Amino acid sequence: MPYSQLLDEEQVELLQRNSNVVSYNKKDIVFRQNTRTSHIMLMVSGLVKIFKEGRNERTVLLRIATPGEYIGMMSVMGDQIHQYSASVVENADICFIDINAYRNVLMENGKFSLQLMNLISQDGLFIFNRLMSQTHKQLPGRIADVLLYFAEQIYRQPHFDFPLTRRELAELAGTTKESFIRTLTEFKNDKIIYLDGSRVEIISMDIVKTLSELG
Amino acid sequence: MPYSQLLDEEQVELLQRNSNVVSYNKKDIVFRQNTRTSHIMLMVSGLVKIFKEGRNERTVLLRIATPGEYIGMMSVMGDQIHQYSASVVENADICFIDINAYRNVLMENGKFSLQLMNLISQDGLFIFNRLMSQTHKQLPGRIADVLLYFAEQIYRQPHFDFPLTRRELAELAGTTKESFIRTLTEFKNDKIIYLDGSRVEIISMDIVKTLSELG
DNA sequence: TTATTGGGATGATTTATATCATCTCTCTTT
DNA sequence: AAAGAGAGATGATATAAATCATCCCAATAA
Repeated sequence: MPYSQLLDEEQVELLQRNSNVVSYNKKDIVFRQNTRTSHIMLMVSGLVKIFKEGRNERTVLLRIATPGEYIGMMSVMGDQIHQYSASVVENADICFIDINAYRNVLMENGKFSLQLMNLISQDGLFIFNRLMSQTHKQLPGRIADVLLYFAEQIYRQPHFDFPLTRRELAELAGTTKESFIRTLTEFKNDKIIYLDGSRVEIISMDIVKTLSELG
Repeated sequence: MPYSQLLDEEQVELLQRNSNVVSYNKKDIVFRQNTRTSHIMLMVSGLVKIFKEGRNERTVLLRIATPGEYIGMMSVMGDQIHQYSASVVENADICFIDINAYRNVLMENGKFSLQLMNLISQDGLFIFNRLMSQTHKQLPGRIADVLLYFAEQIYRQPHFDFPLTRRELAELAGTTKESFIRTLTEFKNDKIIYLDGSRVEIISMDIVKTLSELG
């Protein structure tokens, strides 16, 4: 269980005594927005999507959480109300840690505490940049961002299978299913990417990056 | 100097020895994005705008910092590179605190550390919500959000003077100067607000809130 | 004083993208 | 096997908001 290098044995043991791992299947909901936070959640395996559900039916996909990442941490440390929902994209094991045990460790281990603060900040800046992309780039730039997100952050290679439907990908890009499909097809026609169903191969990484930068 | 209730005398003294207050005039730049962070910055008085400058000349105004708030904290605790810029809207005094002294206090005071974590999280959630507003509401909703922001967060009363130009207000609403003016004029014509130059009085708070909620 | 610059305001025009409407195909479900 | 249901795809149309073009006015500079 990779908690942190900064914990001593006693602290690791304390957390372990107060943790348990839960297995989830694809499409399971892990938590819903507007519910109270109950535990610290740490991804052990699988993929989970973090999203905001709008009252007027518009949902926004914020990020895909991968193993080793916390989910819902900002809400746990913020106002204790989940600000977004999480559901499973690929069968996942999630480690639930008791909040009080965790807080006790934070209180007595300053370095661990600073590390977490760094993590929360990075997380905030990341979501911040994603939303900036959605707000202030136009479609090709946003689609390019989605491609780069999978290629660089999630799979760390230029070819991969989308783990999401076109609708979900559109939610990630801040657009509609139709517009997403259209733009992706253009990329395909322009030979920027190879595309077959959910299979993607980025042919010209340079162009994708340029599109992302130009917005 | 209101650091925190959670610090003991020694810690307050340590921070005081490592702080100094700097006065700024309107339009002064406090820090520029992409520069390295140097100090913890705490607003003592005045108003400062926090904004992201886009390479393609599109700037986004994220928030207005008021006395008692930290500025740039997420970047300091994140990757040590300012992710946005700050400039003065109304003459401001800002307390600069040495990062190392501050970190030392964080390390030895768990409660203070947790408090800051809470603050950073709240800050993240706030910016997150503001950007969500910009991305997924249409103009009237976004303009309503700007009105509510000043009325509720900044001035805490339904009548106030805009401290920003129309252009800046548009950047806060994620739109253009022209569209901002037009929509605000409509609000005026519809008797939702009273408007004269920078003077604003929200006549029907209910309608403004409804507009914000409907998006 | 007369230019010049920048903010505020409005109308006309353009455009990016959402919305609407189909159609096909593949899975489920019954 | 038939009938939905949902995903992907594509064309036609609508529309919100950006862009462009002025104009006025006040403040600042020459």
